[in-house]
Amino acid sequence: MPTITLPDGSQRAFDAAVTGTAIAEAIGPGLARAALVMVVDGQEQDMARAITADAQVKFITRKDPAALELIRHDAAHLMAEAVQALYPGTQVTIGPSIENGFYYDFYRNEPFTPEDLPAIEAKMRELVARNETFTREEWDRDVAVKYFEDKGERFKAELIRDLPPSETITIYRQGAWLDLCRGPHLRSTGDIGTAFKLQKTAGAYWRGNAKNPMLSRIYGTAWRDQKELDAYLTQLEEAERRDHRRIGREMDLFHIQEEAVGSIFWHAKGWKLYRTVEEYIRRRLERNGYEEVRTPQLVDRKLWEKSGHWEKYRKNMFIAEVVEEESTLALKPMNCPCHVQIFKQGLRSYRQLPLRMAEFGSCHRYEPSGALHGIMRVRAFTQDDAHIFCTEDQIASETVKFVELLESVYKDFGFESFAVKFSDRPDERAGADEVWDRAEGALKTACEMAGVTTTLNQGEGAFYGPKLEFVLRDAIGRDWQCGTLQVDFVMPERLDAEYVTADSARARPVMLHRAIIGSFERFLGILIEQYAGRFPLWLAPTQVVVATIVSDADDYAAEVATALRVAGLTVELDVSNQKIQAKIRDHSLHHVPNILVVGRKEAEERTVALRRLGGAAQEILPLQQAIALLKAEAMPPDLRGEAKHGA
RNA sequence: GCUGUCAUAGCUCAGGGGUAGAGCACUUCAUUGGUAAUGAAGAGGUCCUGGGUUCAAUUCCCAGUGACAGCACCA
Repeated sequence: MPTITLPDGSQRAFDAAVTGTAIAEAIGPGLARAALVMVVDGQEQDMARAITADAQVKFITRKDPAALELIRHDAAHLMAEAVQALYPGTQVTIGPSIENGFYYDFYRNEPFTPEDLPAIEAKMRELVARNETFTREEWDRDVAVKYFEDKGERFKAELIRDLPPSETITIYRQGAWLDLCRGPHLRSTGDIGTAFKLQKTAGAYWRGNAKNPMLSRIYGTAWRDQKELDAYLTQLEEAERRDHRRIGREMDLFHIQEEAVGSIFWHAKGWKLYRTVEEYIRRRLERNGYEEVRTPQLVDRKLWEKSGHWEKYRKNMFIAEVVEEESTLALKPMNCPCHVQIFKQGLRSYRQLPLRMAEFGSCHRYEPSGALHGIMRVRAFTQDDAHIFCTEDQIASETVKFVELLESVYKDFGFESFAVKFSDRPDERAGADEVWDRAEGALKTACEMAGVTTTLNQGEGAFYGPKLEFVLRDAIGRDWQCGTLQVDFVMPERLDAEYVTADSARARPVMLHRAIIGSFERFLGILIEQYAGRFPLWLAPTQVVVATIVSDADDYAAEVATALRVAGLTVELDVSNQKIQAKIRDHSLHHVPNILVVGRKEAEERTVALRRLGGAAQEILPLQQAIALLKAEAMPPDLRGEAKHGA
């Protein structure tokens, strides 16, 4: 005699166990048609499942955003059936729904290629049209294992064998095809709809382990209706237009070539952008109590052996040897051991802590070739690195200060939101468990004090300590770690850093490794995509172009350009033999934020016609006024308040 | 690193066993014009590198390098 409570609080009593389908029908035919899955006491279940006890029930319809995940999950099953129908002998493995779509990993001697996709997609549409009901069955574990093994599905059999003993083995049928699945599923294949598209093929390791066989993965995207699918595909195209590699070339910011894989050739304009960011960060650090240092590029392997990097990261380091000497040097892959060397010069007092030591540290790491990506993932990079030497008691307050600074910096660059991950101890690590307990505890407390919400990234900490990762998202939806804060009790111990305490004893400082933008290379890549090349004035590599209408205005235009340069703006002069329309178009395509147009009239009246990027209107201003206006607009955000106060 | 795809002018790309094309960009000439393309002419290629097959290879085959996508990696 279950009583069902609906979201509006109303209740319905049934004489016997009742299925979701029956409840929906009892409420009304409209809901019966629309309900895809029910939620029983917070748990999603198939419509056909019977409810035996009192429960809170609601229904998920196509309008519900939760339907997306169901559609994608089912689309993955559908694709697996289609693939096995078209390519007998292909083994199935797993196929989850993911952000924006789904994938399925298959095992097959011949990997799938993009040419295979249209046939598979066509088959899927055929299966949707067939509208097969999804039916759920509970199987005995041994029966299930034997069934899949007999079919030659060794990956599936392995999955079932590895399921925890408490887990009920459920199988879903769709027509003649079946798969192991936890569910729930839509009512039938027809519910999936037709707003899906297979996108690409790729390799992926079985169970995500590089030692396992390579599977063939097919990615697809699926939506509730065609409109959503079209919008998503349009968004993908937009993302491609924003790609920093494309914009970097078009705006003449940088290039990479075969002779220096993973290193950036910064062109004048890109370097201007880089310097603007560097100068900004330098000001922020100096005003937040950091001192800047500079340490060697090439350091003897002995130091890396002491720090532990040699043992763990030897394969990822660039080594330099000299004919004249026995020594082996390594290009530094990180700055912290060098900073400890500075800390160790002379006796340090507790009065000096926290000591915040910053460096725009240029590092080299041999990254696997497949990891390289434009300027986002490179082998030679520069960090806005700093190490805070402090006492254990100071960890929390230093973390809070750091997070405040980081938030303010991200905001100045136009990032209002970012994700924070908490990475705890990895399997392979240095330091005793007791030390890790303290480090993780201190970081957790600090996060609470700073009001930071984190998601746990289990086992992903650095080998010397737990860390926070601050993640920004690029235009293509990929997440990039930029900021970081790592608590380290190990490095000071290994490299023997110490300070004199208030009672004249010796103690180990704690080191906080921290970066806000992370690597300049990566951060600039994200900035380029964030703004699609249309930077705010303070960051724009070319802030103003002075363009002439007639050659009679050339002298005046040169005078205007010089005056702007004296005011500190980055200016280009365009006196080329082109019509003004062509000049406007050219500079607009290169995302120049301001064009000052000068013709005979302006030259005579000592004015300029200011044209904003993307705007149609012009504004005629006296030269001095235009300069003052642009100069104020080009002020970096951290200096704006001061300007107002007359500083 | 692994799997797959790709590599032709500065860029975007077409082509194809018989010494290579378009558009844009570039140079020159004419044009001096008022807010997203003035016109004409010209120059520009080791068709990624090495090997093989062939009378002949940029094209077909093999290897390497690099790029791209995903996976793995990311102190």
